[in-house]
Amino acid sequence: MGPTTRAHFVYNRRRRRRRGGRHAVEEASDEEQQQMDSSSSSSDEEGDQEEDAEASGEDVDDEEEEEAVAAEPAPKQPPAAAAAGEKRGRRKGSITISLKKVCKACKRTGHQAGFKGAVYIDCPMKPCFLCKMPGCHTTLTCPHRVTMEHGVIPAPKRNANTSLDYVFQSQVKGKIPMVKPKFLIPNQLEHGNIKFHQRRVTCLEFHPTKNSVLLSGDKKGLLGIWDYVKLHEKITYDSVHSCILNSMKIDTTNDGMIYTASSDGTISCTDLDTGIGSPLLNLNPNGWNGPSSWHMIYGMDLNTDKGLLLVADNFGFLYFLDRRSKTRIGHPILIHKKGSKVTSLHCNPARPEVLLSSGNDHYARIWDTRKLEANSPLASLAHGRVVNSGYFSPRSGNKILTTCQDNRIRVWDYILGDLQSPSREIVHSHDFNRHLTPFKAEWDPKDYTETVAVIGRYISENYNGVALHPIDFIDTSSGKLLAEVMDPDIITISPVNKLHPQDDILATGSSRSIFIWKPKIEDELTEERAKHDNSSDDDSGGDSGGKNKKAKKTRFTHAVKGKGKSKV
DNA sequence: AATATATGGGCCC
DNA sequence: TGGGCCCCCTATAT
Repeated sequence: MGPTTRAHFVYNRRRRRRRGGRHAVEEASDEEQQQMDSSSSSSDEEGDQEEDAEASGEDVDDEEEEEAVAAEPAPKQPPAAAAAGEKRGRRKGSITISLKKVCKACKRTGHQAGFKGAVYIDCPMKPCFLCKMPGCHTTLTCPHRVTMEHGVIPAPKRNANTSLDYVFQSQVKGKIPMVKPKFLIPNQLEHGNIKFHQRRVTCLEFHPTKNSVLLSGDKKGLLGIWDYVKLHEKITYDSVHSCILNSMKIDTTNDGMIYTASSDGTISCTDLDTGIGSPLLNLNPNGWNGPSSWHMIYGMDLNTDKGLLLVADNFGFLYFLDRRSKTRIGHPILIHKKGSKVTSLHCNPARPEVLLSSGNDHYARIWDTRKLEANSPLASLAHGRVVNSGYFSPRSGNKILTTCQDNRIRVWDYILGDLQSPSREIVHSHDFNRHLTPFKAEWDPKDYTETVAVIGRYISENYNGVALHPIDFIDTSSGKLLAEVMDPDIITISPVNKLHPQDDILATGSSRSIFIWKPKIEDELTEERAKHDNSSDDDSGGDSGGKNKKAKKTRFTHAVKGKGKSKV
C-alpha cells in the first residue's frame, strides 16, 4: 500500500476536460480512443499541460507507475454507464479507468477533500469554506472557527461609533439583561422525524392563535398542518400549489385562512379546515412558456394596517393586493434589479408602511410604501452576495437582520442611524446549495431585547464521532454563539427554523422531516435556573474554550440519551 | 453499496 | 444581456 490508490470511476466530460486525453487514452479501447481524440480540443491539451506543470516530479512518477499496473487487466465498461453515455450525446465516451485518487473539489492529486470520520477536510486549494477569505487556511484552521471552537464570531465592527450609537447602546444595554438564559433555549428534541412531506421542507410557521399548530410547506407545494400536542392530527393539502411553497402568512382578521406564496407564480388564500383555496394572484395566467417568462413568488408579507398583501416576484417587481377585494392595486414596481429574484419581504412591525426587501441583486432595501416608485428606496444595504432574507427586529422594528450567501449574518442596530455599513457582520456557515432551502436567520419573537437569532449551520461538527449540523442561537449584539442545538437523530442539514411566538419551542425543517424542540426536562431546568439566579452576570463575559468544550460534551450526552430512548 | 440526479446562482465569454 | 458551464461538507431513490 503506497500513497497511490486505485480509483474506478466513470469517465465523464468534465474530467476529460480537466485531465486531458492522456490518461484516458492509455486504457481506452480503439473505438473509444477515436471518440476521445475527435472530441478533445485545444483547451483539453492546455488543461493537461497545466496539470503536468503543477504536479511535483514525484507525483507524476507515482501516477505513471500506477497506471502501467492498472492497465494490465482489461478495463470493464459497465453497460448501464455506457448506455447512459450514449444518450448524453457529447458524453458518449463513458469508460472506466483507473488512476490515482484525485481531490473531488479541485481534481488535483496529492490531497483529498472529504470526510475523514466525522471531520470534513477541506481542499487546501480552495478559499476557506467558512469565511470565504483567500489565504492559507481552511475551515478547520479558520480564525472564525478556532477562536471560539465553533463557526461563529463577530467580524470587527466596521463603522466608528457615532454619538447616536453610544446613546442608543447605553439606553438599551443598561436596562435589560442581554441574552436569553440558556435554560430557555429549546435544545431537547420533543418530536422527531415527522415525515409527511415528500420533498424537503421549505417553510414553517406557527399558527398565531392555535398554540400548538405548526404549518409547513414543501418543495412540491404541499401544505401541512400539524398539531404537535395532539400528535395524530396531521393534515396535508396537495392541491394548493404545484411547486415550491415559499412563504406563508395567516390572516390576522380571520385566523382560519392562510396566504401562501409559491414558485408556481400564485398567491393562494386557503381555508385551513377544508383546504379549499382561491387564488389571490396568478402571475402565470398563460401557463408555461419557458423559464424566461415564468413568474415565481418568494417574498410575501401582510401590512395589517391597510389590509394589504405585499408580494414580490423573481423579476424584481413588487405587487400590492387588497386582502378583502382580492384585487391588485396599482402597477407592479421594480424594487430590485430587473430580472432578479426578490427573496424576501418584511413590513416593519412598528411602522407597517416601512418595507424591507431582499434580493438576488446583492441588496436589501428599505422602502416607504406610501410613496413608492422604482429607484426610490429609503436605503440600500449592500451585501457581498445574494441576500436570502432580511427582517426588522420583531418589536421595535429598529434593527435589521439579514442572511447573505457570503456566509455572513449582518446586523444594523438602528434603522434611523447610519446605514452605510452594517453594525456587525457575523461569519457563520450557511452556504447556498441548490439542493437546500436557503438559510434564513430569524429573530426570536419572544426576546424583547431583540438580540437572539436562530439559524441552521451548514458545516458539520464532530460530536463524539458523529458529524452533525447544529442549529445556532446567536447573540446578534456580539456575534457570540449562545447555543448550538443538535441531536444524533438529525443527520441532515436544518436550514428552516422557526421559533414559537409565545412558547419556548423551536420547529425545525430538515430535509423532509419536521422536528419540535423544547427546553430541557423539568428537574434539570430548575437546577439550571437556580444556577442562573445565583450568578447574575454570567453572560457578559466571553466563554473560554474549555468552558465551551464542556458544555458541548454535556449536550451531547443528553442527545445520546435521547437517541437511546427514541430508537429501537 | 455505489451512483444518478435534481437544480440555483455565479461567472465568463 | 444571454447562454453555457461549473460547483464545495446534499439527500434519496435505485
